[in-house]
Amino acid sequence: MSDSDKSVVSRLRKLIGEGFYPPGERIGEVAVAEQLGVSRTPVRLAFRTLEQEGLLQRAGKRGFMVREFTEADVLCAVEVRGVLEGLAARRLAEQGLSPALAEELTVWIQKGRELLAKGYLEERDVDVWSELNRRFHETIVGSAGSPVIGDAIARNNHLPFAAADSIVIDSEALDREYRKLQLAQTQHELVLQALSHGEGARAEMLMREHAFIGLRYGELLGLGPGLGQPRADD
Amino acid sequence: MSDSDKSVVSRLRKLIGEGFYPPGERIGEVAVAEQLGVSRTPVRLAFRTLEQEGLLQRAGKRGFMVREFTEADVLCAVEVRGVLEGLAARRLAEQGLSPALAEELTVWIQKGRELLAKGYLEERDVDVWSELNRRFHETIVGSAGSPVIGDAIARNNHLPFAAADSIVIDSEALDREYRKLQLAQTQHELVLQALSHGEGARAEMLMREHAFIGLRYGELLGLGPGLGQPRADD
DNA sequence: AAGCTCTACTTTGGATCCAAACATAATATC
DNA sequence: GATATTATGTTTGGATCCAAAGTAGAGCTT
Repeated sequence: MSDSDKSVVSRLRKLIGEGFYPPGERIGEVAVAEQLGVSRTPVRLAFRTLEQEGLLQRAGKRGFMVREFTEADVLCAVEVRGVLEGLAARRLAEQGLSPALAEELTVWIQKGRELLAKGYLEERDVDVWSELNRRFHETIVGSAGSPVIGDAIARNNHLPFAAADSIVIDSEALDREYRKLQLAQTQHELVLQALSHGEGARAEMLMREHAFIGLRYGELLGLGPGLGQPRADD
Repeated sequence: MSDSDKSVVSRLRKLIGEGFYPPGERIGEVAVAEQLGVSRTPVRLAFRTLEQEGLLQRAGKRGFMVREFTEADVLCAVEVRGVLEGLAARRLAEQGLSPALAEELTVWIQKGRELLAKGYLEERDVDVWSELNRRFHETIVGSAGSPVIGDAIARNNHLPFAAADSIVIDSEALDREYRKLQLAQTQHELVLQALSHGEGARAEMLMREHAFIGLRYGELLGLGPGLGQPRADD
């Protein structure tokens, strides 16, 4: 994929995510091409990719429309990630956690501990957490014995809000987010514990529950509605 | 997607599945275009679709290569389908099975009963089973409250052997396949039972186990190796 | 006036052309 | 003789052209 091709897909993803192209509305190739300053060719290619990612869908006989996502869809996407990461964790527990892998996971756990040790959250901590969280999840999914699970998760993550690193939602209320990250950290540690002991079912369930942290734990901690803002990165 | 565009994706899928383009080998646009008798444009579009489906992957900086699947990948893809269909079943059980839906599922169960009632299997029964099996699964997945799960399963099903309707593998040994379908039928009935009673966890686990029927039950029934032949349909 | 049909316009799909990037091979220089 | 640089060839990506299919609108007919 050339740089600009990748860029077209990425920019379109962003624009769609931001609601620039309204959900349910038809999206034309020429309009997008002019908007992005490229010819129709890379747009046509990008549309195929975005169709497979689930952000676009066929509009009748001709062309595409922006897919609309309900709150139920978002919840479902989070659950899908939960069961898939749960599957990865269970397989990992069943095949036995190698010392090297335990080491690797402990690194990210330790980084999490250090991050939270000072008792509060700073602005720049958000990125650090996002990174270590991503690596922790990636390590588990990537070690499940086949790239198939990771692929399924990657495709699912294209849906808005579904990705694991969309946890931190409000950098204005870092004190309240702190408690959420504490919970996430504890869950990470419990997962590692279960993995180390070969407790497949427990690891699976912990991982499943962990998926909900960006969604349902807000209510619990008084952080407002369950759905946050879209993550800034892409 | 135009007819011929769809046809290019479909034909390429078939050719890749049949091993015409060897796994791990680079696949060029011009070569495929000439092979299929079209210009490069539809091939380029198809490559993007197949990349997202996971059948092709980027080969370094330039072009694509046919992805190779190990036995572990196939097993994993089956497990992925299992957890996803399990998720759908659990959600369905938790939200309560509507009378209309129970009716719908009963139709396919009943058709399965009728198919197996005569005590043996005929050649033409294979298609009938394939159809009712597909409808049974589709109905459950499609009623899970969000198309997200179905999409994830659909994407997963593009991988060879992963689809639910790749159960019937040997139309030469119909007498042995009969026992397998009997088991599948029983599992269908148990799933419906669990769904009707709102037994979410049980429905989920039954559905998960059911996913293995095309893979692991062969050994059990003395049907030879766990992996069958690719399904003929597309 | 309503419905049907024909036409004109819009939009997408396929083919081709051109440019750019990567790879390979050959030649020149150290 | 080996290495580096250049030149050529191969392949992909982007733009444009043309054709086909769909849609909408207007005009004609009943």
